[in-house]
Amino acid sequence: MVSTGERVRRAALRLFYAKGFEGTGIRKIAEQAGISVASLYHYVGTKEDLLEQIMLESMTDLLTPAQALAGTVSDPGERIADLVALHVQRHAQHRQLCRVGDTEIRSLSPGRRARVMALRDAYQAIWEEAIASGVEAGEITVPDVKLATFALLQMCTGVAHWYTPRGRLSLDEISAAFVTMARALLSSGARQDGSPPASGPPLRLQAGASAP
Amino acid sequence: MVSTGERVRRAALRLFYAKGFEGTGIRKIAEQAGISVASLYHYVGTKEDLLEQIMLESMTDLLTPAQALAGTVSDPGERIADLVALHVQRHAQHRQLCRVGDTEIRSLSPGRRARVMALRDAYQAIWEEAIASGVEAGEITVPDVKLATFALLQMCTGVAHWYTPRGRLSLDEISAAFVTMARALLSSGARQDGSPPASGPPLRLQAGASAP
Amino acid sequence: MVSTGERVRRAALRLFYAKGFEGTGIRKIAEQAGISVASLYHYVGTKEDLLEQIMLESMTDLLTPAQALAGTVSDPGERIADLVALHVQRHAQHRQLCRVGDTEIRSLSPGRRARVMALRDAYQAIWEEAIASGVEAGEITVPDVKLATFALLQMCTGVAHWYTPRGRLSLDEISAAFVTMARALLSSGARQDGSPPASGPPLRLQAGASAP
Amino acid sequence: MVSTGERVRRAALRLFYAKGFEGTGIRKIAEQAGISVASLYHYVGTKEDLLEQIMLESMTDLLTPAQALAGTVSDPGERIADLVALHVQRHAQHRQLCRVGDTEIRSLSPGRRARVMALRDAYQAIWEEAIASGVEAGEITVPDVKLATFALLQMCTGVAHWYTPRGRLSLDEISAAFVTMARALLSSGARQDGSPPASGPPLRLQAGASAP
DNA sequence: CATGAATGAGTTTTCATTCAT
DNA sequence: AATGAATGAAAACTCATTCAT
Repeated sequence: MVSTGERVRRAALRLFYAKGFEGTGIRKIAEQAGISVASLYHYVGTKEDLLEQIMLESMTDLLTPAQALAGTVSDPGERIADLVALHVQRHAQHRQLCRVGDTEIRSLSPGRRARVMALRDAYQAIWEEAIASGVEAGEITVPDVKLATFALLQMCTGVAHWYTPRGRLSLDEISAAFVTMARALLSSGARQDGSPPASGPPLRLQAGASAP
Repeated sequence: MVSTGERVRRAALRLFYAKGFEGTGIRKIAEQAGISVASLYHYVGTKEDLLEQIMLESMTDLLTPAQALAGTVSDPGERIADLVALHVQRHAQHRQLCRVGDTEIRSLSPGRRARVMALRDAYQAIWEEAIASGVEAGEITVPDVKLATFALLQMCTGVAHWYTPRGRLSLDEISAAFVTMARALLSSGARQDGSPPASGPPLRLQAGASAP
Repeated sequence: MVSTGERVRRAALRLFYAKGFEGTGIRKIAEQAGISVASLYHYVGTKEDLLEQIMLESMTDLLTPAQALAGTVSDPGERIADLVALHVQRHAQHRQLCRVGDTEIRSLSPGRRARVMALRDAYQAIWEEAIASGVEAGEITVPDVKLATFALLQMCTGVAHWYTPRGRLSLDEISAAFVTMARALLSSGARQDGSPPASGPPLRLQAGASAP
Repeated sequence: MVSTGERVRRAALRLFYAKGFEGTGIRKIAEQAGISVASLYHYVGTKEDLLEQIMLESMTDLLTPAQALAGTVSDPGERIADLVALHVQRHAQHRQLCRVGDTEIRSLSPGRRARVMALRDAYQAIWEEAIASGVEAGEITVPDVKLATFALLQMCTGVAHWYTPRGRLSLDEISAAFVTMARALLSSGARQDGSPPASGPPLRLQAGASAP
């Protein structure tokens, strides 16, 4: 059914997820794809090509629906709720792809890394903009827009760490719960010292480490 | 001033943080510690020993103050707020140690992994218990105790990804903001379907993947 | 003419014979086989695999004709004489294989060692049975069956230590001489204290040290 | 009780016996002697010094009583019987020393090897001379003096491979049995082709491989 | 006497990749 | 399309030995 190239991609994803990019050898990939090592190079360039392709897919599959959503749902509160649901559901249903996407950026060489980070930043910007709009509209109150963005993203990303389809709660329940928690968080009020919620210059992040 | 052994440990930590355990060679560690590869083995057993030692320290340095705190602060809401502040501050001030501790478990062999996970589980249990107590006391309302624990932990862990001492906000500001957001999240109310907040059997997690 | 794999095997045998297994590096093996070290691993699993393969061949090439012989020659005296001739000739003509087979067992890990020792024990059993039968038939008289077996085997094994095709005596002469000496030894009479030749429980040998 | 130096020597002997010279590390020797690696070098020069010392002792302890014996027992048959008893008893009671002495010559560098081989050759010469004298006196008949010497030596050397003090037979019984078998072998008669027993030029042995 | 510290050269094995067939 | 053969470079780790203290 599945093409050989696709079998290779899946084997690589499975292994990158389980052992990490550096911890995975191409021999193991070839073995799990059921072909010889030499044949593997018919379908893929280098090991890093494989990773980049996976990373790009990971980011795109998140960014595209997020963009669609951002262009459709006008109410900021609704928009961020939908983003949470989307993020949670993808991270639950595509654990491997999402975690590799979140984790293995450091293994990419600068050029490729930049390409992937551009997508990630675009994705993050959608979240941040939604929150910022909500704050402007008075619908959302948080101590700091950027901080809330990071907190929310990270919190939802965690789902990929522990979700299993056979758990106590259904994915719909989990998703709903995260939306509820996110909504509460986004009504946490301004900074306790009374200063207005910031939307100013970003936190200066360490290189290559924008919150996944 | 610093002992050679300590220099080795620090070099290893720095590199594991930057490149990951699998991506780090002992040659680089030795080089950064300013000794020969052979000398390195005078201070360290194996590369994995080095990792385990770091991981145990990472977990212990979090667990010990958390336990102290749990034994001291009786009010659940206060307790979880203090846990949040502790977690955020450590993850900001010991980025490297914390991120390696959160990330590299998969590189440990089963026996060592078990030892580290025991500490991690104990730490998580403290959080969960605080939240569960708050729910019982009516002080906290969340859709699900376990879910809230994971969400909160993950959200605070993220700080290690982006914090830098030269950022726009001071660590105290960040810490306070996270406490605020956490408090809001913990008042998010019960599940939307009206069912009581669960404290029942845990989510069945995938093996070795309890939320960091 | 010879396949690369075979060249590797021969180089290994030559070196194990000359320097011992522990004294031989894979670099030297690769060098003598005319390939790179990495290529060597295309043909061989580990260095120990190479040794085991050689050891098994060594034992099999002795055991198989011995079994054939045991099933054919019914007269015990004749049978043991044929065994002596076989043993001497193989140890002369395949010095390297035989000596490595006799010497390097200790370098095998337990599992592999057991496999090789099973063959060796089977071979020894053929000798012992031949002698025991001869004693029963009154054709052979020795102080002790087991002792005579060990003595005879060891005496013939020694040929591999000194035989050279350019020596004073031809292999046929040597072989005949050993048969003569063996026959004499097997008529040495019972124990001097008059007790009957033993065929009872074996000498308790030290572990892993049955006479080669 | 035992001096440190002696403890080192014994540890080395035990390990050389069990794993061979090449298979033994000085760290293991130091460890088994209960001192540090650096301290070991206070008592011993190099690892090879240790081996040579052991080898020389091994040969001397055999050669000295053999020489005494050769100067005392005039009857060739008696002399060879006593040599057999001596060889068997030493190889049983000093298994480790004897086997290392027989096995590890190849690990010595040329100069040291020559020194050890000189002793070994002297020892062998005593055997050969005893047999040759017996042949001249008509007391002994063998197909070939040299061959008989090698066969006899090798047969007795084997005792070190399997002897254990807790075996079925006492050392005295074993020794007596070997004397019996040796005597029989030494009456095996001349070569079957009727040619006179040789005492001529030696077999041309391969380098460094005179029968142990 | 004794040893912790140090190391250059060595060990076996695996790496990602290429290429002729 | 597929692969057996090949490899230089690197992996983690051990070696026997020296030396300042």
